[in-house]
Amino acid sequence: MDFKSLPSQYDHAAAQAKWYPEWERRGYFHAQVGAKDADGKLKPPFTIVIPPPNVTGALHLGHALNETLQDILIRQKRMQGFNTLWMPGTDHAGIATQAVVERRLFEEEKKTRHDLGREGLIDRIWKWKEQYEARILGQLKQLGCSCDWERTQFTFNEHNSRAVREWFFKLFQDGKIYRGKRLVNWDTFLQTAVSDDEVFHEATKGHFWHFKYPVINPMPGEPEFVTIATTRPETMLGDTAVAVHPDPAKALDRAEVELKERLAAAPAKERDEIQKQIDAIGGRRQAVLPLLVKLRDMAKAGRKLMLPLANREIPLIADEWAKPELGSGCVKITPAHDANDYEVWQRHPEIGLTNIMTVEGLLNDSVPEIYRGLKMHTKAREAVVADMEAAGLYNPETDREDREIDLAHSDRSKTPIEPYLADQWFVKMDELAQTAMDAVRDGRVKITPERYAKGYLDWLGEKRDWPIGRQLWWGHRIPVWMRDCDFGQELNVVWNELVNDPNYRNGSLDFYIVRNSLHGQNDNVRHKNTIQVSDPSMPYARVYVASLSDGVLEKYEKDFEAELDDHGGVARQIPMWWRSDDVLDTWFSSALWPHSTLGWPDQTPELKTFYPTTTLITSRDIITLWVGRMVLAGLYIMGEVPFHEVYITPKILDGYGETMSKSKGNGVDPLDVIEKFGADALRFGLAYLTTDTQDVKLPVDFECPHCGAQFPQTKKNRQLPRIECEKCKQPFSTQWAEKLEDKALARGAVVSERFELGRNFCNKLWNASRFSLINLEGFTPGAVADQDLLIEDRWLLSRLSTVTQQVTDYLEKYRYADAARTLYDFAWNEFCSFYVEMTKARFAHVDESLLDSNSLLGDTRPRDKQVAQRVLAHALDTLLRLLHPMIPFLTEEVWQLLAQVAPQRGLSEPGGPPPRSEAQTSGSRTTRLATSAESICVAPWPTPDKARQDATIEAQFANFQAVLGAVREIR
RNA sequence: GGGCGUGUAGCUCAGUUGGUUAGAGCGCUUGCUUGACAUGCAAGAGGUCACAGAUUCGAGUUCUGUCACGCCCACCA
Repeated sequence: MDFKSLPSQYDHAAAQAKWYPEWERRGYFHAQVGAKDADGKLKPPFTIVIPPPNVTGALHLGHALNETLQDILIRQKRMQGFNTLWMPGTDHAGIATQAVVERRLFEEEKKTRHDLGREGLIDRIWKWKEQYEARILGQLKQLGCSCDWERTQFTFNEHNSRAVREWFFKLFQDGKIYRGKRLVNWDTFLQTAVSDDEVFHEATKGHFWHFKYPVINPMPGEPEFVTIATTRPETMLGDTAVAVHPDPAKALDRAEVELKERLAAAPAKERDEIQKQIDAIGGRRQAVLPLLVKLRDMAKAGRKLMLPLANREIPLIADEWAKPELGSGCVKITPAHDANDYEVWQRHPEIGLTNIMTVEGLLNDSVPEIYRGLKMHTKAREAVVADMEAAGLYNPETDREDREIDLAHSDRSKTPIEPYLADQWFVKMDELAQTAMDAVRDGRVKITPERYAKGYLDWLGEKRDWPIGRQLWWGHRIPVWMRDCDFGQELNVVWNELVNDPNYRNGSLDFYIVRNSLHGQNDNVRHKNTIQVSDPSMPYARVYVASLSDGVLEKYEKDFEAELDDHGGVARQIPMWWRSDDVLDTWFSSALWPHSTLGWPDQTPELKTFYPTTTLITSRDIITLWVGRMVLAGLYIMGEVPFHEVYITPKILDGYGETMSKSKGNGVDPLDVIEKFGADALRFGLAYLTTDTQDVKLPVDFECPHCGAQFPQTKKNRQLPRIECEKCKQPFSTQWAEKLEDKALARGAVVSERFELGRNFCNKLWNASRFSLINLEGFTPGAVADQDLLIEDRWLLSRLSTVTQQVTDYLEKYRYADAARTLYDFAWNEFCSFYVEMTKARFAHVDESLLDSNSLLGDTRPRDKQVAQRVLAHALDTLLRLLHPMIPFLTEEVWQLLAQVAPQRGLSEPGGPPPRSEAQTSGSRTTRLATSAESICVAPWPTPDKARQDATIEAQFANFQAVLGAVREIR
């Protein structure tokens, strides 16, 4: 081939189109169980499971960063001879996906999910999923990711559904799952509970209302009213008590002590504020304390208050939740609509609890008729405030303060959250969380950078039970059937016979039954042996059947009922089984990802070979939600951690320092970047900015496809499907284009200097390669004796060895930026600017007579072209291999070209034979030359050539630019 | 309120265990169509390393405090 005809610019599109399909076709990415190396030894496994991207939308640069870092590791390890498996897949992302599809449905067709019904909506979501999954996987391929596509997984496919079921069943069986009433964050728009993580707080203007509740039959000397304060007046209809501190004097003292401690430690600017609070406590001793003491005594005496508007008697109770230093010192207790009040109720169950809200967020039938159907935080609030005023228990002039309130909103629907008491499924976290904490503490799981371990441990340390039910349609439906029954007192009998009867177990424990009292606050799902009727006078119970497969219940239903009948305890009131409508939290399935993708619950060869996986590379915001849960699930199910190391990537922020997200619309589509700069440039640029601590701001510009003008992406334009160029005023389309008319427009690229760095570097490499190829004409393979090397050869080989060592070490420690920068500097400044320049003296292009007169050049006189060719081929070869994980396409393209002119290359190998080598005799000593692998993907990772490392030469040449300058001057 | 992180050139960022004159890329200025590369080459301007104090022969780097910004968690009757 005539290398001179190679274009002077690297054609990234051509290389990508050519090599990716070829790699796939040759099966380089497919991990075989039991793969062996050339010597017949079993290759050690190296496994990464991809953090499955949500099918809510396309990937943005944040993902691209994450995937690139994984691919760099995988490619390097593949070259190092590991049996590498990179497991790809996507996440169904329950609530997020459903919310996106529902929103779209409403925007485009003005329909809600109820118009479509469960089946209809799920059908729509599947279509959405197919579309975006394809797009995501396509993006990954464009990026060059060497995933094992034959194993592509989806958290909601048939296999994973089975795994989820198995996992649920196991937890259920072990008594780790229970059903309880809990206050949840209720999204009244989506009508589902959302987890704390799906809630964001927004400061809004609100008020602080002071209401008076009348004391019933006050005795002489007692107050006629108790004053309470609230930011949510409408909840008073659900009050079941008013609390006062059991020892207000002591509580005040303690508050004062705490404030004084804080004062001592506080920075100067906060001191005034704290001092004021301390002074206020002193004032309260005079003004409020006597009243609180009196109220406390009244509480102890069992006195009652009249709850206005509802006209219910509610008790005055003593509870530490009431803070004497705040407000009036008394607090209303609304157990069903406030988390703290709920806890008060748990300490004082006798006060009862009243849920006043419907799932739509309206007042329900437990409130007086005139309030029913009013929206909680709007109409109901107005009505309550107005009526309290009318009742003379509230004066808008004196009893209302303005106040900023951090109002909780649902991240998905952007509507205010209502705390709501609902039946929920929970996983008991105490022991599970502990195992996951231990694994990190004792180093079985190592988190890098280390500081992220703290958040992980703190979060798990709270051991808060995990609410796993979501009132959604898109997701793994909870495999539990329920029925309310009346067992009389024979429950134990029924129970034992049932579980011991092989008919119901179908040879294995196919379904599992638990129950507990309908009347307890929690229906604890317990292990069979601990079941008991806690209150014999209340023999009703709800029976829960968890089943591994849908058919079981139907199959045995009749037998089961007959059996129950025989024991005298059949569901007389509600003779129906019903299945839980809830689906599981999406993290419940993601928690299984490392082993479910490898085949669990089946004991597959893959599971044996590749579990535990090696490394997890993910972003920091899911350390707790995902990483922690994978660890505990892995330990629980597999008895072993799911991965040994976790690397937390930096975050890519936009020009404003905000994280990229779909909802903000500031995500950059990697395909835009790839199209313009190439995947190699994108990958290198991303690796280059992956430093240990620092998040990275990436201001991006739009580039007009018509006139080439660039102007910044802003908050205003970043979500538009079409944009008008600021210069030529012509419109172009963006990644958000969906309408045909928009899509028809030319697509405006998104550009950033970061990618220019990568692109320029690639081009530099391409041209250095071009130079090498051109000058390797007439190359003959062969060993090079040390004495034949010129000083610059020795210097380059030394540097090459040093750089090889450094890059290998850096990648081992996830120091991608250091690896990238080392290679960048070496390739550009040392290889290109210096060594390549120096070899010109030995190739034919330079007038030798000029060089002869140059004393500085010394040994570098153009006397040995052959040695130069061999060193050059070897150095380029090594450099390509070092760069391949970051720059896969270009390196492959050059590798193949290099093989044409120098199929066998390498100097002698003092360090022993590399893989895929062959013996060759040269002179008196036997040396080995490396033969190039058929693809750089499977070429061996370079090893440092310690024998050729020479610190003295490197130091001498550290100032090589001065030398180069001198050479030029002489010429 | 608790925790973590970050302030270095116009912009985006490096700067290991303290040690010559604080670096890179982009941008800017000046000059180069020489045979790998104008996506390049050469030269140049540009920094009170957020601020204050301490330790030290010596501080961008260590310590204390202050200010600013970002993120996470908790809470706010």
